[in-house]
Amino acid sequence: MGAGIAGALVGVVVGWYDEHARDLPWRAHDRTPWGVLVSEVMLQQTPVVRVEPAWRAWLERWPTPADLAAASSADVLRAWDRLGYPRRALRLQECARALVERHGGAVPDDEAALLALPGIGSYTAAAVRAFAFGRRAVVLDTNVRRVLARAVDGHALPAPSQTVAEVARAAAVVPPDDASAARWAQASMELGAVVCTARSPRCGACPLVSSCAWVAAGRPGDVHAHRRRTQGWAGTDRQVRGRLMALLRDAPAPVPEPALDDAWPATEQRARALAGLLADGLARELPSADDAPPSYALPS
DNA sequence: AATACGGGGCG
DNA sequence: CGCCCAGTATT
Repeated sequence: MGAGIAGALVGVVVGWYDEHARDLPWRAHDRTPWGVLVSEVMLQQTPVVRVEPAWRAWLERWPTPADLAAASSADVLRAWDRLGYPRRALRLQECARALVERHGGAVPDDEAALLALPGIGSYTAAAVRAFAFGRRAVVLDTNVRRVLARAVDGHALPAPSQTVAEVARAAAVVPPDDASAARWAQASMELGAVVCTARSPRCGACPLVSSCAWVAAGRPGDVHAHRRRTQGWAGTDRQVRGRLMALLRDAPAPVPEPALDDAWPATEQRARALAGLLADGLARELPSADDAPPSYALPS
């Protein structure tokens, strides 16, 4: 793919974005880098529609890293509610504390400094750089991966796992200057999120339809379909952990062990899930009187 | 390179 | 009921 092709791709997608961008609160003019960072962590595997109200409440309650750093973990986990993967909430608070300790309570715009923060991986570090600071970054999420897989490679979906070569190819598409790179990041993600979707892409509304390699090939099926695995849910340890977490979240006081026992019938699996929560710092065991069963609560 | 890790909603 | 969602940390 030559620079000309990449340039045309970027121009078309950015032009489309200028007309069709969703009005999301973390894109508002008065957004802060902290607000952007919070949105990105919440959006790690949680859809926009569920993040939006949680993000508003979160930023109203903890408008700065220092505010979140000073909160109790129990409050943080309750505010996280059912966004899923509650370890993210704990890491976000650890991140806030690291920002206070290492960066004077501010979000850094340096790639290495961002990557060193808890819960911030390569995607989120790049997203914060681009969206909060307007800096050049290779923002490669599931949406951008899919857009490039289709438009450039002619594949229905990207490979199950991201490869070094794929990152290099994505980097080659990113314009050299900060402002254009940041706009491409925003625009390519948006296109994947609202038009070039995984399930039923709206090719009729896509600005790339006339140049898309996948459309040109007749929209062939997913070549990786045979080796994609489905992460189970019903009856898994993760469902049990979720049950126990919901109990602890919603309880006004420490929950006695017998109450947890009622949450899941399989003793061994329940014990394994509880041990996992304790190990992850999502729950704590309270001291109890002799001969009394222990109680459990969210961490303080 | 694989796995664990929530929870909900849609086709 | 399988699949997908602005991924990260660990093995």
